[in-house]
Amino acid sequence: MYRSNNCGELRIAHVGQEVTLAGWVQRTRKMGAMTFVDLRDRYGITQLVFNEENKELVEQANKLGREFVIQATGIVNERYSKNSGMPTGDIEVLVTKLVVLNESLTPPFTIEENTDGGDDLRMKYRYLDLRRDTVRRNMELRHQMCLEVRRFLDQKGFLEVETPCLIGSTPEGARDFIVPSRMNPGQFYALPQSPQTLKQLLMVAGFDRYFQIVKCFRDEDLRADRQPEFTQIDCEMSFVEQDDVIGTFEEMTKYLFKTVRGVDLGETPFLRLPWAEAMRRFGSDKPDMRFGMEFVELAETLQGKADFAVFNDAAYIGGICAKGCASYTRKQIDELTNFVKSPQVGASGLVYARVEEDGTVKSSVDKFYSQEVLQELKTAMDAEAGDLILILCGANAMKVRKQLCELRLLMGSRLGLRDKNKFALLWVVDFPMFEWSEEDQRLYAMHHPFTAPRPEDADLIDTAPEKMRANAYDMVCNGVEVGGGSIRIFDAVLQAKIFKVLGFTPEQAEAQFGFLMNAFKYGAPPHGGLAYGLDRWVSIFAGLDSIRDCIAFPKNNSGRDVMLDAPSNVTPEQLSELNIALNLPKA
RNA sequence: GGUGUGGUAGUUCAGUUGGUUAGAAUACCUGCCUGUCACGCAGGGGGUCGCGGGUUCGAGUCCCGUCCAUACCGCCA
Repeated sequence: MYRSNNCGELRIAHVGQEVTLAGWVQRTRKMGAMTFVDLRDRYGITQLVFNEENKELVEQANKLGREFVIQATGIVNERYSKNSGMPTGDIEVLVTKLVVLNESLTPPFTIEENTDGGDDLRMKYRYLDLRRDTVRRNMELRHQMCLEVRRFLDQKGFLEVETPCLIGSTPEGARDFIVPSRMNPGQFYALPQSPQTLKQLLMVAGFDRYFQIVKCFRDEDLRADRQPEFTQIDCEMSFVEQDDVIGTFEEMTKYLFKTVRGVDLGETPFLRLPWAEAMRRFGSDKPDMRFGMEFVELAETLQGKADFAVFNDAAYIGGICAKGCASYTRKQIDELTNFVKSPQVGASGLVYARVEEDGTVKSSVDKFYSQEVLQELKTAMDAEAGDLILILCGANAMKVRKQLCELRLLMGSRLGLRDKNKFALLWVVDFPMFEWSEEDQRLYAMHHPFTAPRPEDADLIDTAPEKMRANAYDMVCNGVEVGGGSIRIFDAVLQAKIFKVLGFTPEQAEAQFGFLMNAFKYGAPPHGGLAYGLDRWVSIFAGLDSIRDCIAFPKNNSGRDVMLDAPSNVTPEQLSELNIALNLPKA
């Protein structure tokens, strides 16, 4: 037996007991004739004491280095001076026997809450990084999240079914990771971007309520909140309409907030915001609703009121009202201007108007507009003394809204309105079915090609498909899309029409999705579902800026695992066996 | 594919207008210290300034290229 107790559980009640602990040396403090050692494991830290009663032991202890793995036997003592900062701070273990189980090199960064290691180094030595409380707690949170998901869905009658990782490639959507097949020369599997079609086949199979906590793969560029492999909580239900799916997963969301995060979201249903309204009021299909600062359309207020071409020629003029920001200095305004004009936002300029203490409005367009018009602006913006009105405009309403959205989020952050401990959940519904691609001169499915239209829009498929709205829904939390889903098409005829709109010939549709359309000919039930992004969800619960810290072994920005040094080259023999020849550009 | 930021001691960073032997903190090593808990004190070792080229009497510093990291845009049905 290596240990009788762990390093986090000993308390004053254990005083007098002989215990054996095992763990890692966090730190040693040598005081001459006596030495203290902080011993750490998953559960906590316990102080070991070595003193003059056994000089040999003190000498042994003085040879311990950081992260040595040791086993210590001794008697639990009450401390002379207690440390209220740690759970085991009332006791210590007076060591009578010390065994070094394994030595350690000096770690390249400190294994502490606030490590001195940079991200790169932490990833290279992730197994050391995972020893840190903060990272380990994220993994524990993730575990608890999965546990509660399974508990909830099991209780609701959902069946967890594993679907394969080696499936076929479909060119729609994200790039696939592909895997060569040795036994089928020249042919490739693809890793699933999501088990979408497979779970629909499970519905045809009559599985009724399915879920899976499942890895998905997309070969696209990474971001702080995007990894090439990520985990979905993937769900599908039969004989349901939108309200049934939304109701079930709203309940699950509240359950998870309560059990995992200890937050009561209350009984009221989440807001359901139609996509068009979300775009109009917030310029985003995933608005951060922790704060207001809604867009106000100002064309009526400002156009034709002065000889100011910037506004008069604009297709869209929108403003937001930043409460209490009238005191912004010229420098601060310039910062905002530079922000909106930066390449990632792309606005051509920023118009601002301060509401002074006496109620007059002082703006950057004073030489064009009379105080009378500016007062109308103040009224339209519902602005008060001390507020700052920020206005963007342009020829493309959708683009300006997106720019204004960025500005709104920035101002929300600056005003401290995006509290990580506050949660604003909503459903965004009624997405357009299709999105026009200028580049490819064709329609693309906004969600995916299996999404059903809203029933009242179904007839538009033959006349005006671009006007169809989808029977789809996204769950948004604090400006992050945490999940999304839809009611699916279960009628082979409608599915064929959708493929046609998407520019597939019947032959192409058959080649790529024949298995699904064929299955639909054998009694497919009405069905729908949704998928949550587990990593994003855990990072919201943990208050993280990046999903990497809730993934045990994440990839870096270039899609590399710097610890494993993957991806890597393979031997010519391996390539030969797969009938693959490399065709790399000359260096 | 693009834009911004960064790369200097094991680590996190500073390094002025281009100028003597490149610094600090921390970590590490040695010694002292019986109540520490970020222990303290004294001393010590530790550098291909990412890499390549250029300008210059002289480059960590300026220029060009390149690699790596990171945030974002494109992309992510």
